[in-house]
Amino acid sequence: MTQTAPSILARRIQEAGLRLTAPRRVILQVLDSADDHPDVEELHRRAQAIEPGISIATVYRTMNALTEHGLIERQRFDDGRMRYEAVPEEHHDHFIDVETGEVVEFRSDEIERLQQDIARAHGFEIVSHRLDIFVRRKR
Amino acid sequence: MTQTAPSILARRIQEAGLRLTAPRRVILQVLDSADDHPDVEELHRRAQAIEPGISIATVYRTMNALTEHGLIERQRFDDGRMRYEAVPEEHHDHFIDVETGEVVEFRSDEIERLQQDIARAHGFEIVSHRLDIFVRRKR
DNA sequence: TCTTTAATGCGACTAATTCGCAGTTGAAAC
DNA sequence: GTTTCAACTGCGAATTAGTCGCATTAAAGA
Repeated sequence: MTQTAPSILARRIQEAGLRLTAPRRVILQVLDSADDHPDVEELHRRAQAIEPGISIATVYRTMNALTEHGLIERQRFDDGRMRYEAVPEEHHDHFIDVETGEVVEFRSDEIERLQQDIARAHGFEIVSHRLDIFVRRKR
Repeated sequence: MTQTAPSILARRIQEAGLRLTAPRRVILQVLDSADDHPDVEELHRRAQAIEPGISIATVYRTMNALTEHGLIERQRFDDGRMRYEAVPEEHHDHFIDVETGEVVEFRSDEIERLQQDIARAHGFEIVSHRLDIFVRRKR
């Protein structure tokens, strides 16, 4: 039987006390090989391509479980759909190309620091934040 | 007849070639006196309080028209609902109190400038951006 | 192998928003 | 002031993204 290379997430899902089922194995494989920010419909499409019969409800439930256990990160971009990405080593923000929809990650320690300063000045402590910069490629 | 003070938006809506109808007059009045970030349901509730019978579909359509003509600004917060605010004189970002849901506006020229620098370094030009900082009040 | 209970697929449901349509009404033209 | 007509309205039905209940299946520990 052609056994696919075990997903990096596979062990983490079991460590989290979740069951490693057949549909999940497929979804994890999809997530592992994704380097973009797919929405549920796209994940479902990719999972179906590997193994037809996987229900979209299962994709939703699996993504919720992964999110709740901190194994994946969920974002809602302005189109209103939930999108997912691997939990980043380090926090980052996003450039979103308004023409192509492409998402590029970046990080600025200086911006992070400024946010801390401003929040402190307002008497707040930061829980999290999110910066999306909508851009167009210069030419 | 008790005629309310004409909305600031009322003239702008006509300049934009849109009709100033009775339901719109009410909605504009609500918008003028709002200093928060209401969603459509809330706008509808407030409009109903002034003039019952206004349909929520009309609120949706009016807000879309206003947004398309740049008379109001629309944002989708993480709960998935659309929220609205007057077009700001100057761009600002948001603190969102995770405990109360309160939204506080702020602005940092330094952050704005840094964003420009980083975008330029990536070969992008900025179309717009959005920064939400989720906070908790320090005590 | 047995048992327990989480996970699955299905279809029905919900919430936010849009749309089709027939009737109404601003406001420009008479 | 009246006429005209497309823009606007209210209604309810449709759409979209996501959730849920339920009967069934299947991980995985004993």
